[in-house]
Amino acid sequence: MPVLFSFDTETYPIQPGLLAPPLVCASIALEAAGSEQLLSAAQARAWFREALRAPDVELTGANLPYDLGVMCADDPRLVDAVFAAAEAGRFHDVAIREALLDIARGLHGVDPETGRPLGDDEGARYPLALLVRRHLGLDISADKHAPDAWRLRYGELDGVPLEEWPEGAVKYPLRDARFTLDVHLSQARAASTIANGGNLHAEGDQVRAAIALHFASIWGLRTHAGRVEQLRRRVEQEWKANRAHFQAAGIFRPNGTKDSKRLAQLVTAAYNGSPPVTPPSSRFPEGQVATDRDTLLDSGDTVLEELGKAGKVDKYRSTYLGKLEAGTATPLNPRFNVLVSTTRVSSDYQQLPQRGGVRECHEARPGFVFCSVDYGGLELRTMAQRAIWDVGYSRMADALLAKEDVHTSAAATFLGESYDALLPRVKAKEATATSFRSLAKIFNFGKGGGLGAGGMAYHARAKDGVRFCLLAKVADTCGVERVPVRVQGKVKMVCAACVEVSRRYGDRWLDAWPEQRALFARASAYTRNGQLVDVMIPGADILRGGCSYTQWLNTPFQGLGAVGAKLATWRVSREMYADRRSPLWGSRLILMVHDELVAELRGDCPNRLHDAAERMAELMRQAMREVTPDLAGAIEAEPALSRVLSKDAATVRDERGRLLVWEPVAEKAA
DNA sequence: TGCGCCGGCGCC
DNA sequence: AAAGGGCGCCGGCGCA
Repeated sequence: MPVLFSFDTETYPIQPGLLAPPLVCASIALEAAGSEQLLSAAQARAWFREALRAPDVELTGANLPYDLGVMCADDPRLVDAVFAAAEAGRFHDVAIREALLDIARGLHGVDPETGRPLGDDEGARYPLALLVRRHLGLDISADKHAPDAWRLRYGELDGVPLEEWPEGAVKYPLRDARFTLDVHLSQARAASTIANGGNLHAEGDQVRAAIALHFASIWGLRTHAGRVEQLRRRVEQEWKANRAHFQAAGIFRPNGTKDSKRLAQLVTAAYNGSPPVTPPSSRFPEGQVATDRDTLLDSGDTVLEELGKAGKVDKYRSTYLGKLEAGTATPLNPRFNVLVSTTRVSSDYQQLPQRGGVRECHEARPGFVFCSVDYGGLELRTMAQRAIWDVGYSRMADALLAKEDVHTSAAATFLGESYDALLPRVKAKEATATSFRSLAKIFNFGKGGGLGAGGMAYHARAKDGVRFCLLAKVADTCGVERVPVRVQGKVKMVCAACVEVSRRYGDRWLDAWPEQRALFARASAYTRNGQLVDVMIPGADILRGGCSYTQWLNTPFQGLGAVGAKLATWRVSREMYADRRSPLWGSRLILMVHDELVAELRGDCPNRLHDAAERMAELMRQAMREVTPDLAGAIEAEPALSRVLSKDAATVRDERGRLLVWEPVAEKAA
């Protein structure tokens, strides 16, 4: 029987660029009451080393990857043993456990007491205080003065003998070690009453991914001062020009802030008193006047249309510039939430704009080269695998395995032609062939999630500027007749011909991939009359409870991709940190963006760099083949090397097939 | 003044 | 019958 300890470190405060600050003390607890112990830094080092050495010892913690990061920074010789223990499944985390339980119950992200979304306490979705309230019925967030007060001040006690510590400083870590262990045990009891054992069998995989991602956070990424400055100048200039322009219309106040109420009035007037509105909420039962870009662009009012076109610089200025500037001094530490309801990872660093120069501000450290590897068409593959498991076959899988271009395949069905007949026409860039391939691509990526005809037409127009009726050549004038369409509760006016095209080819899309027709039918049957239903995320066998129609369709293929990507994340990270024989050793993971891993690879030797990049891609392909076994022959992932982050970075090889570092075109010319 | 809600928008 | 899913961040606004 394994022996389970809770383990919690106290440290100097976290600072920008320092996510693993110096250790001050640690606390541990066993199941027996009174077993809590406070350990000095020296005692903690010794205890932790011995705990790693004992194969029957398991550790649980509240955000344990943080404590592991602290211990590894304190003594890098422990890194190998930490990764080995994680591989053996000896680490636990009460926040991850709670997320798994909640996902099974369909309660993830919701406070069951209030029914409201959970707050965000220091980035932890499940702070210990919440778990203590749920499992132990104690409110520890209320006593502001009591032990917590020491939480951020342990640096002051560094080097002070434990006997001389004030009572509060001793109590706080002992209390948390006790609570953490008690919560862990309570979760184990709760799991036995929840469907699928509360998903706890998946804890090890999630903890391993969490460790890999937290270590990536600790390493962080740097920005280039010159390029950030350039971006700042450009954005400020454009922002000032916009502000001056729209101030005249009263949309901005003299102090530079936006007058949203005034904007709503202008929109209302432009729409002759009946503007598009937002979905009803408790505070606004009638909804509010919509002011999104599409509403502005369609308003027929010159100033509002200009405002709709102007939007982006605000976001750059408020969201990115400050962070990019901070990154020139200390590494930026992205934050990762390892487990959201579909099993995907979320992060504050997954939304870098593709265009506009924000990505390009990030530069690899001296001696390192960025390596980005993303899976090609990942969710098409997981969607196909899901269909095979759920309905027994998948034409999409057949096409992918036959190395067909599946967008051309679907377009062939749209046009009533054979794939072999259409492919040469696509390659020759014949107009009808390419426009129907574009149409098919939008359906391939959107329709499987359960998007309706109106929603498809709206999203294609809003996101990609695509108008279905023009694409399919059924009308010359788009938008003359418009019909209301509900999109995420919001009423949008969309071109009637586009919706008609969407309906027609949506049905043809189901002819192209008949397994989807079967899946749609099941989704409808299961969720009739708004009934919520459980769905299994295949591969990891994680149950998501309480799903709607679209969630039932979406979750399995989105989740399956996440499961494979997390497995890859762990394996890549493990070789980087703990496998001296791997070409990846000494390189560092930087980011995970759903179907993409970004790393800083050691760049001192070209041969080694090539080997590292190829190894990273191979580990990723291998992991995904394991979770999509029937698509194993169709998994694609190729490395791209670059000095700066860029959406344009591509795989470049020399005549012998060795990887080269991609160079942006503009810099080549310079 | 602080906080929570809300709309809007970035990404996959 | 119809139904995009998943996130995180920011500014404005209204309430306490």
